[in-house]
Amino acid sequence: MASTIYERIVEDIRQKINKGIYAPGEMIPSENSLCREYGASRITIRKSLALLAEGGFIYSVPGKGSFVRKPNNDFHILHFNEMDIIKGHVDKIVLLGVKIIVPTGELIRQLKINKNQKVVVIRRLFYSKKDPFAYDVKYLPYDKCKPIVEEVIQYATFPELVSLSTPLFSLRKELTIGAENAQGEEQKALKVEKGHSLLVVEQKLFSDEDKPVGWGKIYYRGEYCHLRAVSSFNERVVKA
Amino acid sequence: MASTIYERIVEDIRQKINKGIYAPGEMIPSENSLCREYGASRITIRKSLALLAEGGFIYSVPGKGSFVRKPNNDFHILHFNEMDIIKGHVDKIVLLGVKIIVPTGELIRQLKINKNQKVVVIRRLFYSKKDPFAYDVKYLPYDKCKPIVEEVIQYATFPELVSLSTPLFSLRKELTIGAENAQGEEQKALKVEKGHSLLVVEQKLFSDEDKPVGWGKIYYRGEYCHLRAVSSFNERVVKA
DNA sequence: TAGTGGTCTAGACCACTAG
DNA sequence: TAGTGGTCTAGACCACTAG
Repeated sequence: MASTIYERIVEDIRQKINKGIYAPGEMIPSENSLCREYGASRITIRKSLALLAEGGFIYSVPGKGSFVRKPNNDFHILHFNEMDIIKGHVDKIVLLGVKIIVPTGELIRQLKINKNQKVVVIRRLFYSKKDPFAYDVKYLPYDKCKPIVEEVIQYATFPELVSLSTPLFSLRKELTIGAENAQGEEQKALKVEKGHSLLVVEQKLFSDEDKPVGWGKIYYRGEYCHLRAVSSFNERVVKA
Repeated sequence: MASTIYERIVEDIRQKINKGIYAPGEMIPSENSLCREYGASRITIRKSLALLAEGGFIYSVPGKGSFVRKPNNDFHILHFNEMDIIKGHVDKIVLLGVKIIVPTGELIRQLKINKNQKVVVIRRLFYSKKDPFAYDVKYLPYDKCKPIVEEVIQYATFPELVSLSTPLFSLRKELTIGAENAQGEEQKALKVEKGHSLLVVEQKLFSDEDKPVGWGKIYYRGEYCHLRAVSSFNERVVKA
């Protein structure tokens, strides 16, 4: 049972939306009407409406009113972290190598750097028992002032690696998830036959000013790894 | 430039967090201190803090104070919709068939039904130009009262299919994303060689009471389809 | 006991909408 | 012009925390 006035109001309106009493696209009563209906102050009503808006149930249009949002079940929360995904069955991480290289065309494009900007390449292999099951390659613009400490690199997530130059709070990340048949360096590293199905997660990190600060791919043996996501609809209101 | 008082306060505190003036785990000044510091009322300060909390920057502990959250770059927003993903290059959807079957063991487990509960199976094939590139199978508990209209089924998303029995607002969805080598019915339907890498998205839908109301898998030819996700950190505050 | 965040009220002014 | 949501204020009481 909700213990506050605004929680009771949220629950009541949420149920009216669910039952279709307030239908998608339609206007719900004005704040002043709701004040009278629930015998609450406008601030309390507004607190309830703010929660409903956060939960994706309604939206407000100044000068007009609050409207029921059309349900959108497309949004999902994906919890991804190259260390976590394998939690429970990662036994060993091997740092295959750290190199400083002249950027390839692909790297110049991805990291938006010029030819003279050297790049750090980090290659790692994740093991479950004795089998390698994930091969990870990351590229970072090389900065002479930033020391490369192998012990740190070995166990770091991508955001942690770039955090030396960019505060974690302002980091933006883009993931691209796909499936590929194993070939080239990843096939050799993972010791799978050619064509083995791999789940590939490409990560691209941006600084506060939207400058790329890291790019990389991680290749998981398909049978070892799945990503899980849950629809985010009304997530927040349910929590409240 | 922020036009309201609370937006200016949010921006100021956000920068202090970014610069490390307010460090992760540490307490920020109390609401009353902030009232004095910014010359604003407590409600305005609280509005700012609420936005910062929504954005994941801080959290509050009653009786103690507000604290800077440790950065978490693991959360991502994934926009998934079996129709949208292929937007731009889907030319045809073929409804391969709609059948009513006695549930297999797997279906009994997934949908938490008993042996006597029949199940509707829907199979579709998505084409780009002349090539099939996605094979979709969905299972729904069969309900005699709900008519099966083929024209509706052909173009519906999974939530739309179950919306006949469950309001869309209360729907919860779980996705499991993986990579598999093509085999069996999906290999035949997609007309790819055996072992071809497929991106597989499993969808499971739950009603308000957490009862499974749909289960299915969609198999994408790896070279045709990628899922994109972006880190959700401070998404909301940036918008504001 | 002093201080903290959480809840709630009454009241004011604003820009905007729509008849 | 009447009504709407957005912003902001001053003030009150509460349960909880920590010395």
